[in-house]
Amino acid sequence: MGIFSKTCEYAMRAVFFIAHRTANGGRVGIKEIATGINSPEHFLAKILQDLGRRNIIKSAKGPNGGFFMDDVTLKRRLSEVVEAVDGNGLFTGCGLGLDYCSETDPCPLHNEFKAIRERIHQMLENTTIEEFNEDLNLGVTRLKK
Amino acid sequence: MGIFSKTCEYAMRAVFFIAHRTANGGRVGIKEIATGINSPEHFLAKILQDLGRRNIIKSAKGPNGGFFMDDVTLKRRLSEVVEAVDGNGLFTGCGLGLDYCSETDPCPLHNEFKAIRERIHQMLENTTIEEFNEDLNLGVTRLKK
DNA sequence: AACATAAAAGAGTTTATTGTCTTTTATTGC
DNA sequence: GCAATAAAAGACAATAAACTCTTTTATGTT
Repeated sequence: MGIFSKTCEYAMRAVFFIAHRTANGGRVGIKEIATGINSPEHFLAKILQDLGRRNIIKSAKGPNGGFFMDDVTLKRRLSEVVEAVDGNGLFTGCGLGLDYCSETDPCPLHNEFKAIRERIHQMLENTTIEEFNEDLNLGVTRLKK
Repeated sequence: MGIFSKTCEYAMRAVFFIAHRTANGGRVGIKEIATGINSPEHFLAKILQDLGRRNIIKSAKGPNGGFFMDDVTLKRRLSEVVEAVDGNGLFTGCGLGLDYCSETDPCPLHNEFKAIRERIHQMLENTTIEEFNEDLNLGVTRLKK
């Protein structure tokens, strides 16, 4: 695996996709999202339900329903998405998996890992969905070939 | 999970442990390693078999047998252990899990992730088992509380 | 040669992750 | 109120990761 779980990868791509598709109002359905980011539909549905409960995305049932973002959710940071799905083990855990490892009682690689973890955290912390969306709008990047 | 798989964590701890216990000759048995690094014995056995096949550690059967390191294996880098167990997905994969993502066709977070991945790789590349062992010998660090 | 030791190999089980399918609930428009 | 729509929820199924137990093979010692 990469750095994140598959679930977390889907979550990030989906959030970006929803932001991109609904920045100017409207909603987008689960089918379109799943196709758009290349993920299994029903599995993604579960993930989005969870993100909805945590107020990272918005959703509405019924006709004209679907997923969308509002001013609050657009301001969310990528770190919040990752933490919601994968927890904070990536930011806090010991590289060697040692329970005792801490600042005062460091494992052999503690300081090296600490620097890397902080770097990852920073990157995710500094990226808001909104910001990111601008790149997508500019066509600089995309979410699927 | 943290950055590495559990299997990989055990592998790293075990390699360090073996190096530490056999730097001045001798061998160490699977039971002692498992206890010493706090891992399930038989599961660790599998991992060590694999590391042996890949010539990252050495082993000998029979009485006075066990695991050990020689001049060659002591020079191995931590990156080789990680790659043997977790593959190179951590060093090469896309952060968002996109297949197309590459240098010429980067995903939204490509450059940020690239920097982090390179950092991780560098850290693991720059750490040889031998070097590491010196820290352990100095009592600066340990593998189990 | 026989025995004891210790890793290697094989064949599982358990748990977590990932993915699928069906039913229920809420909302909108008529 | 009724039908259509779309997410929420529940109940599984498949795969992979983590872990366990037993048997086999190699090697040193007597």
